[in-house]
Parts: sequence; structure tokens; C-alpha cells
Amino acid sequence: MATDQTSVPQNAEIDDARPQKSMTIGAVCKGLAQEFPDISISKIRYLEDQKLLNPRRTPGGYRLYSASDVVRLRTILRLQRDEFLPLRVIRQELASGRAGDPDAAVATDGHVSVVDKRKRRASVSVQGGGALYALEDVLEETRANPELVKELADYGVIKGELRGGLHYYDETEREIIRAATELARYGVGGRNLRVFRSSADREAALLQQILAPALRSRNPERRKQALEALENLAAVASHLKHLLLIRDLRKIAG
Amino acid sequence: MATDQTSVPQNAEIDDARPQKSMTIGAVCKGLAQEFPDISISKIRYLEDQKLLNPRRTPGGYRLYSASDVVRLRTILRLQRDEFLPLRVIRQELASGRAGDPDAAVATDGHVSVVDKRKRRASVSVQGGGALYALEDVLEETRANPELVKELADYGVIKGELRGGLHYYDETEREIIRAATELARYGVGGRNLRVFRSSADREAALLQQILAPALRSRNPERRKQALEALENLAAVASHLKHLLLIRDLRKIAG
DNA sequence: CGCAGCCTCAAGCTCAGCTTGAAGGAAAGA
DNA sequence: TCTTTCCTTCAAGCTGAGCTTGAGGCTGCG
Repeated sequence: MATDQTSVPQNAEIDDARPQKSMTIGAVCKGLAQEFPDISISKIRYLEDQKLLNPRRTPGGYRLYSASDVVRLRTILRLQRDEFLPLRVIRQELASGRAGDPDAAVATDGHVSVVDKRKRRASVSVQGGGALYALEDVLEETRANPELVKELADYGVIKGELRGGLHYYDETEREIIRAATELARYGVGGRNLRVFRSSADREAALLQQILAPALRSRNPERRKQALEALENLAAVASHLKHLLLIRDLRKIAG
Repeated sequence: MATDQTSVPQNAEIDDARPQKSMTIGAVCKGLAQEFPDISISKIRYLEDQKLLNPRRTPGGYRLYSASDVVRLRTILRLQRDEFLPLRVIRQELASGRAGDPDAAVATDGHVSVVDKRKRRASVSVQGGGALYALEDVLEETRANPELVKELADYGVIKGELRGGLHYYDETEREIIRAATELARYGVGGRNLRVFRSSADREAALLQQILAPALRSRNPERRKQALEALENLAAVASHLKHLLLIRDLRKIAG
């Protein structure tokens, strides 16, 4: 986590990812058969049916798995085999971004991008990385609907950074887009997200107010402590919000 | 739970009012029903059948559970509920002596954040179990300031359930209190939490609106699916909120 | 004695997590 | 173009885990 993004290793990843070789379900299955002997095509399809995967499709309807799809699948299988988690729980771990997969890339067949391991942590840290992604890359990776992204921008949920006439997004914004895409699948439209945005704004203001003195401090030690406190506060606050939401939803659920 | 686990009674909740040497299966069942609402006599017998328990017997064949049998049973139930372990694995864990008390991680006073020690999974489910805890137990376990709890109640952040003149709280509310306590350490007072509460309310309303038709459905299958969707939506929505907060805080942090 | 509480054993039930099969379209090579 | 192989959906079925239920009977205690 402390390892800060020192500029350029990103470039290699981005350029490399260009050709985006995606695989059919059969190829994915073969590739994983080493590590997971009881994998099967039908099982992979079943996982998709259970909303754990969502690969692209060819015009003809064939599933096409990107590298990150495969990483996700591997994570699922590991959680199932090693942690004994039921699919229902795995789905939530993934949805909530918690499936960090700390020691990935162990597999002998390689192919696991370093960035994939970083992104979860990075997205969740206040002291964020500076890596930027072009809109087109973000769209490709998140498979988000461009219109949704436009909506998000319109409503101020994401902003991007303007550089040379193009919008660039950092990891957090990319993850926001990903989450919004997921919500959209359930029928939560972009404009609904204003609700989320405004409450986040209010909470940020609250935390800022509390830590303002320390953050403005010219003493670097003090500032560092304040930043850490901010991280911690953010985490706890988010947890609290989640709990509150759950409580409300329970009432709804009956 | 208590930080100083020397030779104190195992659990202050229930069985320390019961100095008895051993209990019958019915008594054990009743005693655990608070923490584990879905316990049953037949289930306890089933666990024995599966070689997870092995209580003494009376000459007439009645099962007699010692205090340590009850502890063991509680451990089993916790591993099942919170860690999602299958019985086969629980049996091995127990056999290999690794029956550990999960709350041992509390350690050094003060520096462990709620988020760090919160059980990575477990218990933040919309369709939660109905276990209830008396205020006094909650205070003991969370080490929360009673005034803070009162404030939380005043501001509608928690409500509790009134039973026989006493307030009882479920797990979610207990965790809310825990999180609020953590925030209080940073100077976030109870009344500030109204901000969180109101946004949670709005979001819950949003999700309800979206799923209302399915939730009202008389088709149980459809209702079940809606509940599942609600779980997932909650997870994704919370993740999204976290991301939004992080993004805002980054700006603040500079 | 009476009656609640417990016993065993067998059968059954539900649900997760797949598998199988039928009917057919898509992609790739000869 | 034709053939083969791979892929698609959908419905039905299977297997094992984790209990529940019921029948028939014994235990323990006031």
C-alpha cells in the first residue's frame, strides 16, 4: 500500500493491453483446468447465470473473456476452493470490491497483470495514485455504457481530467463507473446517483471540517497523521453507512 | 468482547448465570437461541451425529452438556454462521486444536480500528438473523459510551426493539454502535451522524422504489430474487458511496 | 402415576451447485 | 459451400449438505 505509483510502469501495461486478446469459453476452461481440475464449461456458464461473471459477447452470441474476466473467475474459484465461501457471499465480496486477492499471480502460467492486483487497494485509498486512463480504455475495461458515463459526468458523479481535448479518469473514477454499471443492471439510473453524490459531498465536508486544522498544518508529521486519520475515518464512515443502509433495507424487506 | 481473556468465564451473556455443571439438550438449545435463532434440538443432535460433539450421557441415555461442550457448540455455530465453513472443515479445525476464539485479535487498546477487526464477512446481510442483545450486553461488548448510545437513539440512528420495558438491539445496530464509537474517537459526534442517517434513508427509499414491485410480489420465488438483488444492490451501492467519498477526500487531502 | 422431556432410527425435505440433453446457430477449415 | 467443431439457450435432473419430521418408545422428576 505504501508503495506509491512512481509514474511510468503504467505505460507498459496500457500499451500491452491494446490488442486485448480475449478467449472463448473453451479456451478459458482449458487454461484454468491446471489449477482447478473440476472446472467445466457448464460451470463457468453457471457462474455467469449466478451473476458472478459478465463477459462480452461476439455479435453471434459467443462469450468472450478478457484477461480481467479470467482474473475474476480465478478469484471466484479460489474463494470457493480455499475459503469455502458460498457463491452468494463471493458475489458480494466481489461487488463490494473487497476481493483484493492479495497474492495473485502465483500461477505458473502467468498472464496476470500487476495492475489488477493494485487497483483494489488504490481505489480505496485516499492518497491515490496518479495513473490516468483515457475514456476509451475505461469503457473497454468496464464495459460500461457510454451513455451512462455521459450521464455520470452530467450529474457530476465523475469529472475526469481534461488533457489535450480528451478526458482522462483515475482509478477511483474508473471504479465508480464500474459500480454504476453494476447498479444500472438493476435499474438504478445515472440520475439516481445524484443522491449518492450529494451525500458523499456532505460527508466529505464533515470530515474535512473535523480534520481541517491538522490538514492545514505546516508540520509534515502532523499532516501525515491527519491523512492517516482521514483514511481511517473514511473506512469507518463507509462501514457505518453500509450498516445504516442495511438496517433501513431490512425494514423494507419485511 | 473482553480484552482481558485470562481465566474469566467464557461468555458473560447467558451461561454465567448458570453455575450448573451440565445441562440437558433442551436447556442448551434455549440458552443459545438468543445468539443463534435457527438452532434446534434436532440440529444439535445432528451435529453430534456428524462427530462434532460428544456429550456425556446419563445412565438412561440422556445427553448431558458440560460448560465446555456448550463452548464448543457455540464455536461450531459461529464458524458456520460467520465464516461459512462446512461442517467437514469445522470438524477438522476443532480436531486440530485450532478452535480459536476469533475475538482474540483485539489486542492493544485503541489502535485497532473497527474496520480492521470487523469480521471480513458475516452478519451484514439484509436478511439478517433475529438475534437480539440487551443494551447492557451491547455496551459491554462494544465498550461504547452510554451517552453516545443515547445520542444515537435520540437522533434516530439506532432504534432498538422494546421488549418488556428494555431495549434490545440486533447485530446491525450493535455494529453501528461500534462504528459510531470509533468515529467518536476522532471527534465525530453523535449529531453529525444525522448526516449519515438521512442519506441512508434516501438511498434505501431509492432501492425500495426500484424493487418495490418484486418485493410486493406474492410469488415467493420472485420475492426471494428481489431480496437477493437487494443484498447485491446494497453491497454495490455501499462500495460506490465509499468510492465517491474517497474521491472527495482526495481533493481535500490535496 | 403422570407427563414433559428425552431417546433412536429412518425417511424426507430444501437448497446450492452443478450436469446433462435436446435443439440449433456461429466460426473455422477443407 | 460444406463439414466439423465449438458454441448458444433452456429445461430438467442429479448429488450432497444440512437439517426436519414422525413413529415408537424410554427417562426423570414432582
